[in-house]
Amino acid sequence: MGNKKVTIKDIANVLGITPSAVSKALNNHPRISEKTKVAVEQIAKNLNYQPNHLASALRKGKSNLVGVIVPLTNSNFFSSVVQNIEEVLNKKGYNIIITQSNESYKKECSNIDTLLYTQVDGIIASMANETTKLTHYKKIKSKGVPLILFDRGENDLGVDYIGIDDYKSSQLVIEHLVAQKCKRIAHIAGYSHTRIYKNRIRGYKDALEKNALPIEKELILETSLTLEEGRKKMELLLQLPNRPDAVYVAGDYAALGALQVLKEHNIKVPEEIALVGFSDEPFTSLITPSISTINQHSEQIGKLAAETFLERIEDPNWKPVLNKIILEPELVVRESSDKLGLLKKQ
Amino acid sequence: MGNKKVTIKDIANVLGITPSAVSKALNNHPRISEKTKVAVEQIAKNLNYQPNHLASALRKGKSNLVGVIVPLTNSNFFSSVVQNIEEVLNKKGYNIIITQSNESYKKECSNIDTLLYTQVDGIIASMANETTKLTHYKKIKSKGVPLILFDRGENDLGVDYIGIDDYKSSQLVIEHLVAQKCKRIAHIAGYSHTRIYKNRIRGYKDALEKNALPIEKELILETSLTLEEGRKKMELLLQLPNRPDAVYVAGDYAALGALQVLKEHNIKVPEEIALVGFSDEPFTSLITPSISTINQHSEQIGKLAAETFLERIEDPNWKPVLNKIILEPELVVRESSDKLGLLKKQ
DNA sequence: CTGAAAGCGCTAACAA
DNA sequence: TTGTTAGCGCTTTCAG
Repeated sequence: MGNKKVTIKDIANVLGITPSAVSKALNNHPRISEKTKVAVEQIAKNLNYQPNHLASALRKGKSNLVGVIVPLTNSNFFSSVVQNIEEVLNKKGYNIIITQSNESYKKECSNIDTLLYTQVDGIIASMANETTKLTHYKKIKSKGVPLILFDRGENDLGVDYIGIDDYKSSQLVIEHLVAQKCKRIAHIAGYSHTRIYKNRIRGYKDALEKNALPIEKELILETSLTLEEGRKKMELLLQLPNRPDAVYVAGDYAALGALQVLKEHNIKVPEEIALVGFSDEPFTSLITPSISTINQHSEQIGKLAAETFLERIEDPNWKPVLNKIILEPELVVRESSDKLGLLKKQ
Repeated sequence: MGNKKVTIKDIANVLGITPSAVSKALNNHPRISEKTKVAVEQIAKNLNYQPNHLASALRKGKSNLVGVIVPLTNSNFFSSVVQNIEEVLNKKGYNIIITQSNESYKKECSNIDTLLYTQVDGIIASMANETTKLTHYKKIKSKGVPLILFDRGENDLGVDYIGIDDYKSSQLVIEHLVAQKCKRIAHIAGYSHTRIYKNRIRGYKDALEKNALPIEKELILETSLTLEEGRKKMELLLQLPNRPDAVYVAGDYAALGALQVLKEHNIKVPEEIALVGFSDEPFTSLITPSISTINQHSEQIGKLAAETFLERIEDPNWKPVLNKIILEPELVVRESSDKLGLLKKQ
């Protein structure tokens, strides 16, 4: 109780050996006798020794800490990615520092500064909505710290990236809605400066064309995809003289906002207007009507991001290079777009 | 590009001064000339100098890192607490390391080990559901590291605690349900080994007594309060020969599960059975019917936890001592318990 | 106002 | 198999 910090020096003194021998024993160095290893561990336990990570990290030039930057933590997608990153990295002796940008560019910059300052061995990140400049990310790269981007992170930085095929996701959604006899499909989109949202818009447009449906500018609305923004954009769509009969929303929270507005206007979903979201947040299956959406394989993304980091850090002469891992999206059909009532018939 | 790490030594060499002068200049030491301060900052910028946190932390014996342990991150309550902790601490130059226990006792132990190993200056935590033994928390205390508990953390450790008045919360709920003419009120509760849930159960029982309603064992069901558990317990309640006319659930996710079951059984909420949850998760206001619940003031809790930590760390001869900050709960009445239709009349 | 020197706790050469 | 020595990068007395 209350004794000062116990160091390897203290253990060494007790046993009459040197600190370096103790260090080796604790690190299970091969060229140290089994006898002293046992003895050292015994004393360490007795003295309630706790290694000082700071000192060893400083000495080794390696902190065994990995920084994770997410725009938000209270979304199931990001929380699940983080959980899977942690699981993989913990097994390899790494710990993670989670930071959130709150979708703010400024916060993202300061997060990166903090992480570099803390000497993390790598950074796994998904970009804030606000982010358009990439100088702060280039800083990571120029320091030789491995950078792995996921989901909102596809760009020309020339680093590892893991995400799903957003273009194809949109194709799946539109094909599905067309099969449900929808003719006028609106898109509440993310900001097109973010690559993934641009891809979703491209996929949406191309799929419309392929199905001989017209592309109308008034039906494509870019937003930050919050619940509130979903509400606003849906209100706008309802004010159109020629209303859409389906809305594809590039995020589940915004889709929820849109659904609320539809309900308030007593518009039947999916009969009058069908709705599809994006991300497969748990609530999409819990509300009435349940919302059709795209499953982004968050577990996979988390695991792959962590594994990619491990590959990079374990390769002594690794250099950053563009490397995309693109996963297949999965359309989850629920009530909000089941115009033909196929679900009920099952 | 590609140059090795820049240290204060490099800056010193450029300017022909010593590292110690550079260190002082960078730390805005009073006894250093304005001229050299400016010069040092200039060179530091030119060389793209990044201080090494590990080294300074090791030297100062202070990491300026605070560990945060939460059971889960994908709940709005915890995510909001964390966000507010971060906001307050960032302003004072601290950064936080978030870890999640996933409600697991084992994970919580390893989280604590990691944080102590990382030499955090303090730990702010809410306990896992599984946790009954407290030896791992005592370890923190015995190391002299400030420990601040919140929400699920009330106990006899003799440290700081911040939470709401759970006993009173239950009283508010029961008084409200009684006012709605409910006569048989069930309680889907948390495990009573956790103090906050025990308090909610006590409040529930006492309020029933006060209103001359019988306390029936078959109406009190302890669970882990997940959505799935909420479903199961609601099914059990519905199988009773004498069904309750109201259910008070000690967590919003479990309340949502209960609501789903009620809907599936075509039971009208609140007419046949009224429902009240706990935590004011955002989805409670988004679904139909919206769920009445208790607001726990997550922002306040986060801020107070951070501020308490700061007080402790800034006091050189502080010793851990029991100190509870208890906030007033707030009942949020929504459709799920508005039997008398008072909301609509407004 | 600045320099010299020691050391935070640990590890990794190299010696022995 | 163990000890010696030096040093990771920074801060902090104490001298000058």
